[in-house]
Amino acid sequence: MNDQTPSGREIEILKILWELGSASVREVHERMCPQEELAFNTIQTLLRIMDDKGLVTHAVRGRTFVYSPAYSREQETARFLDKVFDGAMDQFVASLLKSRKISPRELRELAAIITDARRKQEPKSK
Amino acid sequence: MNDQTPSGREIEILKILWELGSASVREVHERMCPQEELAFNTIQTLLRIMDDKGLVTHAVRGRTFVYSPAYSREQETARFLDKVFDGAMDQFVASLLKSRKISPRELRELAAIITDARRKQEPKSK
DNA sequence: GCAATACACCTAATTTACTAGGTGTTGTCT
DNA sequence: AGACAACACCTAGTAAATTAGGTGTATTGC
Repeated sequence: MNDQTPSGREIEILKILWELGSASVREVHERMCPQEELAFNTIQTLLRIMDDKGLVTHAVRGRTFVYSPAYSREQETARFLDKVFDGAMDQFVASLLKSRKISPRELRELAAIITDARRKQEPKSK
Repeated sequence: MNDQTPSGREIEILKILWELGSASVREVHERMCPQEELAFNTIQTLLRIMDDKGLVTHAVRGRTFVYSPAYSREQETARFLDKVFDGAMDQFVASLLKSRKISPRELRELAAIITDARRKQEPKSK
């Protein structure tokens, strides 16, 4: 399982589940469609299909299904990296920086993230 | 124009065009399907649809159409960033680093890219 | 108990993606 | 000129994504 790739709508639903950890159809629907843009049944069908695909799992709470993500943001990021950049991370980040205006604060944060990762990777060098 | 989002196959074709700059149907086909995995006509149809969508443009060279990309890697990256991370670049990069094993060399390159971007952004300091 | 509610489950319609065959035109080779 | 190749253009089928209505059952409020 977990071998399917999520479609656009499915990503939207996954985002809710990533945020909430797990949620019922109703909870996903309310969070995603506060103005009733999509019918409850539409979300329910989507979640059932995603369950079939292995993108989510469900547990039963009383009479309702509680869905949890079985596909992570990291998996989606890795998939994108391979699909669009053939895994070339440096090109990817370069493209990222070109893709829109970056604030100095963001750049500082990015630098911090990288520095942190390097420190964790090589604890030998001071 | 240029308001449509490319599908999976369309990304594959765009990758060829990003690499070659521009190409005829035949060139794309040969590069993409060396073992004739897809028919020439399939690629031709895809390119026509992408032209309709505004993802590519075409010029006429003799009797053949030469297609050029009208959608960049950067646009695709930006789209992904918004779609999956609501534009939160720091989370995105953090996810990226978690998404697979990163070599020290890659990390060094990433750090260099960021440093470079920061230098360009603030030429005043030092 | 009866009505309203909240679900899961079933069904299906529409749209978009993907794939490729056929037709006709034009240019090339003999 | 006649055969052949390369190409755009047209057509169409299957598959996947997207959307939502209807049905039946269990729970809850009166």
